[in-house]
Amino acid sequence: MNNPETLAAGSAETRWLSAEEQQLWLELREFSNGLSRTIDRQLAQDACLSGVEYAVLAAVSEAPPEGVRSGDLAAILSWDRSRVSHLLRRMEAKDLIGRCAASSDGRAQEITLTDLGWETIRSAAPGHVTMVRETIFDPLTVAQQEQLLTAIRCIRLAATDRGLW
Amino acid sequence: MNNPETLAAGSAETRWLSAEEQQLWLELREFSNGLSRTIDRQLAQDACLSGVEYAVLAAVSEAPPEGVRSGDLAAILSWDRSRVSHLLRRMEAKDLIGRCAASSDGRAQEITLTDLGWETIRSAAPGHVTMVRETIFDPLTVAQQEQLLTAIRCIRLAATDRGLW
DNA sequence: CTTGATTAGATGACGTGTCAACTAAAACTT
DNA sequence: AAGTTTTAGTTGACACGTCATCTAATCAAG
Repeated sequence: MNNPETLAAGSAETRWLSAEEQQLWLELREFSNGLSRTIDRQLAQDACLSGVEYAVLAAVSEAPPEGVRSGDLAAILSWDRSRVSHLLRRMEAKDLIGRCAASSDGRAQEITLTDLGWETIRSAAPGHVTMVRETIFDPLTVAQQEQLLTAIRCIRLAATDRGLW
Repeated sequence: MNNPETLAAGSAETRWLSAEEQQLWLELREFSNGLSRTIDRQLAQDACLSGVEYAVLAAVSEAPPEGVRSGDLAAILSWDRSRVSHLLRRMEAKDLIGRCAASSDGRAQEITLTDLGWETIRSAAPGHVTMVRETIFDPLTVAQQEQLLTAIRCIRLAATDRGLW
């Protein structure tokens, strides 16, 4: 991938990746891919829930009892508005969340957990947290955890500064 | 998320995440999400190409001239067989790749790049590599890059050892 | 040689994410 | 107050990933 030998006919100014850099880049992409797939599988098996559904249930469960607005949910999760909207529609159909018009703003929706939603996340959370701990934290020393956090923060900060991400 | 206060009614054995751990976990998920979104956007804008299409073009471009078999491609990319199959169908419709029956095995397909495929990845590669470098490598010191690689390898090794991932 | 198991790959259904376009309610402007 | 602009949220089209299922070719016993 990104091989200058076959691809770089004359674009001398491009700073191609070294062998070590390619290793890190490959590892990062596989990590990114595999992480979400592992999460999804664990939740699907143990709780009949997708990773994104869990994320929404968890976010709403931490909101004040009157509910969260859909847009705030999008901000909390760093998701697109329409992504939230599509998912909420599906989750409402499964009776995991409820929506009612906000009193203060005629456009807004207040999202709350249904009884089934509460029951679902209560029973899913322990297994999910255990899986996260075993997958991410147990294999690393505390120092490594700190290094990882620092590195990722550097990357994300630089990206947001450039308006990307 | 994963809040013991509201969720842990009686499951005392679960090792919930500390505040620091929650930070790392949040950062990891946003990283994983944001990385692929940033890649996809850059490629869509500059080369009218999705991230997965680029990955396939790059992998096939490094294969021997007679082509790669679809299953080998899946192994190289660590992807599902059917994921590769679906994507190849779409890419063949766009005339980015070609497939012809393998001589040795009547079931197999030899995948090659079309002229348009070669042209596409040749013109897309410099911009893509530049974006990867600016996003991932420039914000980090070399020491940080090594720490990041080590940490991710630990996580992935532990996961594959447990049959996950 | 034939039967059963394995392998390569394709396919359909479904949930999902993204983009652009849309509706309707607020907020702002004059 | 009337018209304009923002804002909240929805919708439809499309690309994508996953799972289960399917077909056809190869391989392994017998």
